[in-house]
Amino acid sequence: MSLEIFGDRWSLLVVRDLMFGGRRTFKEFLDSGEKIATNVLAERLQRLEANGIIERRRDADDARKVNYALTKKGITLAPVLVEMIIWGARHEETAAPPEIIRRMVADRDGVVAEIRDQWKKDRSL
Amino acid sequence: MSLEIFGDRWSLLVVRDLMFGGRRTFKEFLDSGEKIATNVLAERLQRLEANGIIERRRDADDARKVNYALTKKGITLAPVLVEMIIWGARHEETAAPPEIIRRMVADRDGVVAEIRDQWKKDRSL
DNA sequence: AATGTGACTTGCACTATGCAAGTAATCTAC
DNA sequence: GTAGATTACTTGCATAGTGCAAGTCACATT
Repeated sequence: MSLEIFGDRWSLLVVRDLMFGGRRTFKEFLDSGEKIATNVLAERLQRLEANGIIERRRDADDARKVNYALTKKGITLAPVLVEMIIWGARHEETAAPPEIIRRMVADRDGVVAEIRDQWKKDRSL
Repeated sequence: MSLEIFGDRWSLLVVRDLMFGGRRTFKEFLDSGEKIATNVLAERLQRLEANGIIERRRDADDARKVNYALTKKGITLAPVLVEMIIWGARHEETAAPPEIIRRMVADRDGVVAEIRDQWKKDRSL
């Protein structure tokens, strides 16, 4: 069940923010609401990369920046993430479930397919 | 996404062993292959109970024993677990995927429904 | 040239985990 | 009915992991 890879407090949050939250850079992950420490974030990004879930890309326009992206393997986590998000929305009181969550509940497979297509496009550039 | 509840190495394994592995007692969880420490298992069981995922039941026949069971809330984790197990089976080389995993892949919703019914029966006794 | 930014590292206190051993309440067998 | 297992935990302690503040270093901006 691969809990060696993401059996911790942060790894799946990083993947979620990458997959659904539009975050790409170290700084963007840091500002993701939950307060992950910089050293922990750095270590998680390395581990996710070592496990083939995400990949590092130096930014073409700004040499300081690094953009993270989902790998093919990472993209296949979409169904897992969707189920966890739905579960969390049902059982935690995180205010009213926002639009995307209602779409997940109504059309789980559609949302997963959309995510897959979006990232497939990214990977073919 | 509730990673405060099961964002660690062991909590989801306990739920999985309860849901799909037929484990019910402390000792059975201990002998589940992965080597969780007794103190950690005790703490995880308490936390899962505190979060309403599982419940403790003293055994009617043997006063030494405690049987753990999934609550309604715990049962709703089935889709999450199924997706994680499928993902793990695809991406880790855990020998040949056993029968249950092939059934999960072929008929995800059927397996989830089966688990739900099985536990619903348990809960109505 | 001076200041700012982005992506990390480093140091250190604190917390969680792993391991071995111990305990208390049953059961079971003789 | 008592000695020896069983079950479900606790406790103590060394080690590993985490959180926080500060620092580094390669660019970028002004």
